[in-house]
Amino acid sequence: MEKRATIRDVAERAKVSKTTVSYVLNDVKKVSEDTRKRVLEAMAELHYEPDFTAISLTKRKSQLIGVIMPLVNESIAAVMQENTYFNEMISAIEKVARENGFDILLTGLAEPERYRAWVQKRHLDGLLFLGLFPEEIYSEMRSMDVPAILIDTYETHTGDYPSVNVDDEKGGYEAARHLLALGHKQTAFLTSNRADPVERERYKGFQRAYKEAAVKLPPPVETASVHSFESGYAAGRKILEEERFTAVSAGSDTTALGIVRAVHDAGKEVPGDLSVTGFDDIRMSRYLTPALTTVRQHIERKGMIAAKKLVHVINGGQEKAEMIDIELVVRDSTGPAPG
Amino acid sequence: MEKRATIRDVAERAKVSKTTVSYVLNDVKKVSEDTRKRVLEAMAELHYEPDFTAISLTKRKSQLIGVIMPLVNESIAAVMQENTYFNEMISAIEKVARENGFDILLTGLAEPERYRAWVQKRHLDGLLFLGLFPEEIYSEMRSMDVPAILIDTYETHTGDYPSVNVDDEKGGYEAARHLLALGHKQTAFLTSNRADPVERERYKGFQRAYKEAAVKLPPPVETASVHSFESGYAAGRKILEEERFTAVSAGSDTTALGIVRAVHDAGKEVPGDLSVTGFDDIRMSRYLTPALTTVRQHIERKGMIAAKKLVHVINGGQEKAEMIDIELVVRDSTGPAPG
DNA sequence: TTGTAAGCGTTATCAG
DNA sequence: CTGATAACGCTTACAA
Repeated sequence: MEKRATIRDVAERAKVSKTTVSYVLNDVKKVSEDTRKRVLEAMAELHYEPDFTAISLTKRKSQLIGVIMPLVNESIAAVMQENTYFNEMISAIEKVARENGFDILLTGLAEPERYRAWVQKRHLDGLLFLGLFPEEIYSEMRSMDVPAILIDTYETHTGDYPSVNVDDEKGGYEAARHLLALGHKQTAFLTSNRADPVERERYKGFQRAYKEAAVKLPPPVETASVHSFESGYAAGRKILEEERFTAVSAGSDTTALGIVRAVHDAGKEVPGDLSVTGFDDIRMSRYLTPALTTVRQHIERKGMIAAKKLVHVINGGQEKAEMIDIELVVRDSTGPAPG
Repeated sequence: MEKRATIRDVAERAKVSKTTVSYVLNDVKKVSEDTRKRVLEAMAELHYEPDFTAISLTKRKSQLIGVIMPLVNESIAAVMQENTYFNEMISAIEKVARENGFDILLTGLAEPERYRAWVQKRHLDGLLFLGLFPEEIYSEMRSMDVPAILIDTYETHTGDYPSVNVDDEKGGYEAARHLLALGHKQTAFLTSNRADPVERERYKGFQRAYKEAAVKLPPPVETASVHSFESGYAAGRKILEEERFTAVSAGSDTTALGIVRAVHDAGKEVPGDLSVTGFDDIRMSRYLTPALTTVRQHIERKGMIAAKKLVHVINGGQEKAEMIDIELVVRDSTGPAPG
């Protein structure tokens, strides 16, 4: 194994000092066109590649972006395996990162104090938070002066980091309007945590639509999680048992899938016996049978926008919050209310 | 922002030299129990965390594992978004990596020469290849002496790196036997690339089963990709048009999903008009309607085994290839041949 | 325009 | 058992 070339090798070959090489590397100061060319040649001949690790040590920059995911059972595996929303998000982030010379590091961290350690250990240049985390984490990060962009969070909770999210209130509103137009009055709104701002906004939209239509909205139905198939399945069974609802609005497409399955397992039909709306519009949703009526989040776009903002802030720019448009996508899992 | 503590701060506080601190940090040499305790205390008080970047520079170890993914259109996004197989894989890898103090770096690289640069730039400790890549990449990596484990590849192609894969031949065989038992003689075996060893093995198994049953197997049906929904959909249409087949065997669950959808869009039924088998058993497959009959790859287990092997090799161990068992999972997308 | 030398936080070599 | 001191590969005042 030929030893890899260092800046020193390049310098010797080009008969200049390491400093000069560094200058042309960083496009800094004025290097005579002549030496510059010599250096460039030497670099090419030696297949020289700068060592990020060394650069990281001096510049305190790593070209590394940390992506922080929600954690289930000490691992990000559960959430990544269940809900492809996160995968679509991550792949979009990775794309923008790569285009800008960054690599991404995935993690889900349990204790807040580990965040500081992680950022320091790796000299992380910036952070992308997927979802809402305990407030102390944001203030920790602030105190370290590390840039961050928050995805799917409302700013009131975030210690002032810019957020990229979606108009959840509108999403809830549109879903409800659609269901109302189909004649559904007894609609179950699934919720796992009424304190979560995302869920709350969606519910607000839901209420607004029902109010406008002067229809009384039944109380929300509690569920363990809005991200898992299992909790959707359980909620589906519960809803069928109550024999009261003609429609249900889920917090994610994954949950909606669970509901659909529960309906089938009970020998009933979607949308014949129960209309179902999802949320997210993950890739899969258009492929299913019945294809899911859902609220499209533009996941990929959201991820790309957030990543671009982060890169911009890392490079010294300013960014502010952005809310991405959202829209209802009507497909086959919703139909007219029976009767 | 309080400046972070370095090894020097710890040394001063404990009234020892940096060297000594380093010793206790690395559990090396014999440090008197007394000083050791003092150092530990100082570390705790200062919330000291060793700087991976600096360590990486001296030790040429980064605690970083590179995960190399197949690339579509210069980006890993396409494959991550379409086929959740990769996500389940990655999350399993991430879990093992974290447990062993490693972070993972995702990439898909276009030109082989970039691999060397990437490994060097980041001082990567090891590599995990997902799928088959051009041979020159493996020899490049060999020449750099970087440990690697290959997933879903057969060793003949890999320049001797240990591989972790699945008994594809058996998978094809089991799927074919199941279909034969249901009376399907006209079965379409979908293939995108007859040179790919994975596809070839599966087809071999398929042939074996048909031979044993003394049934003539129709020639395979070509498709653009065995990983995308779209190509499954297209293949589904083609197969229906031919009006010859009563069953089809897809190369992934994602493709199978596309086929199912094509059947529905044609006003027909699965499995009534066409039986469909998938491959992989991704999470989603058990949730669908009809739930997919498929060959289970134990994706998570495969990922964990590969990651563990890699960690072992990185730590100086030896590893050899391993083939993981595979099994047919019969669900609702297959049924008796009509007539 | 180019070079010298110190420094980033850590480990490794070699003395004491 | 402990400590100087020189690396690791690169950047950055400061000189020349």
